[in-house]
Amino acid sequence: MTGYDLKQHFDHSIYYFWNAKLSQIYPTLNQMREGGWLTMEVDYQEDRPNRKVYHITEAGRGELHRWLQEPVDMAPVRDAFLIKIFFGGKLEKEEILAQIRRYLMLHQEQLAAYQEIVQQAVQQNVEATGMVREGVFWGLTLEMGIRYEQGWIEWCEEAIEKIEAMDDDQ
Amino acid sequence: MTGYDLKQHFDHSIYYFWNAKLSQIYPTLNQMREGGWLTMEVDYQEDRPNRKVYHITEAGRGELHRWLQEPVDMAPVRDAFLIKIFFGGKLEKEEILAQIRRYLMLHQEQLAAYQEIVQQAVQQNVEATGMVREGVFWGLTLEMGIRYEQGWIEWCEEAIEKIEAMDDDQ
DNA sequence: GTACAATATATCAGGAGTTATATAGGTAAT
DNA sequence: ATTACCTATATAACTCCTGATATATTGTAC
Repeated sequence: MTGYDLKQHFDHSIYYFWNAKLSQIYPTLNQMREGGWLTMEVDYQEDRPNRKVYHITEAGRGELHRWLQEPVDMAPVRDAFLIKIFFGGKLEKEEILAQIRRYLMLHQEQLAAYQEIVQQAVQQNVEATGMVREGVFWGLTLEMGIRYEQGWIEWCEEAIEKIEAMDDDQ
Repeated sequence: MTGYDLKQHFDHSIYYFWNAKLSQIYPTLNQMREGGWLTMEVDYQEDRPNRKVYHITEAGRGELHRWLQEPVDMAPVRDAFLIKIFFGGKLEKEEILAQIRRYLMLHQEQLAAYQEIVQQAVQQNVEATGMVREGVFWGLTLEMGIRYEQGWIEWCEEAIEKIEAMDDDQ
């Protein structure tokens, strides 16, 4: 694939848990080629920029397998929204409620997007071919996404109730 | 506070959703002072390095309030573990199970740590003083942490079951 | 038929954050 | 007494990632 092709795949599969911009992908492909994990061939084109097509090498496959097995630490959470909640006492009740209602809406939209993907997948893949090995893992990542969004939605709803129930002079 | 003091507060309160190293805190304090959000006074000490004590200015308080009200986008998820799941088809069943079991354990430990904080808080604060306004918001962030860890734990348990139930030749 | 968006290819400057390094006294354990 | 860790202060080098910019063609809307 070319860097551009890769970006398309990023955006249509792992986008929701790992994204990258083209300005990161291009130099990274170069580094991986220098490291021997990829080869590059130029597909010369008239009338438009040449395509730099990358192929994985045996060393690249080996490194991928090694990396997949390597233990991972928990991904650190880094969420500015939670800082705003933490300092919620510095805002008026309505100001903090506005923040939470907005965040609730964003996560509802995200959940709907995931559920849309599930529906499409059920129609296109599962009915026809059954869930093959690769599909199971793809489905697991999507389930985590749904669970994550549902968690946020429930938290937001409970938080709104609690804050609404607060004495105004508290 | 000094940069060092701030680091202690980071580590003992918002650590689980926003962390910073001293090497980020010190230059940031400088930038904030240059921007007029902080003042700095030197507390001269003999026999050990002087303490640079920072105080928030009125402009700083204003900026904090402005920032707290400013809408936030959803924090992007960036979790290498989910990439490993996504490419789980490239690993042996036992290899991928080992990954998930390890991640389950990490999140169980994290949940236990949060629940420990809750217990301490119940004993120290709530019984004595009742949950005052600030404490409500602090509690909400902790609840989100607990919900998040529980979500991961449930997902891991279900994922392990599903993968164990897979045909080996699938 | 013309303007605008999308496709397709990148590079460069800079910000945010981490790791490594430096220094030096105080405290607790063995 | 010595080791090891904790308090306390930073700076420098580097990595990762984003945002801005450049270029040229193809498809679409008005």
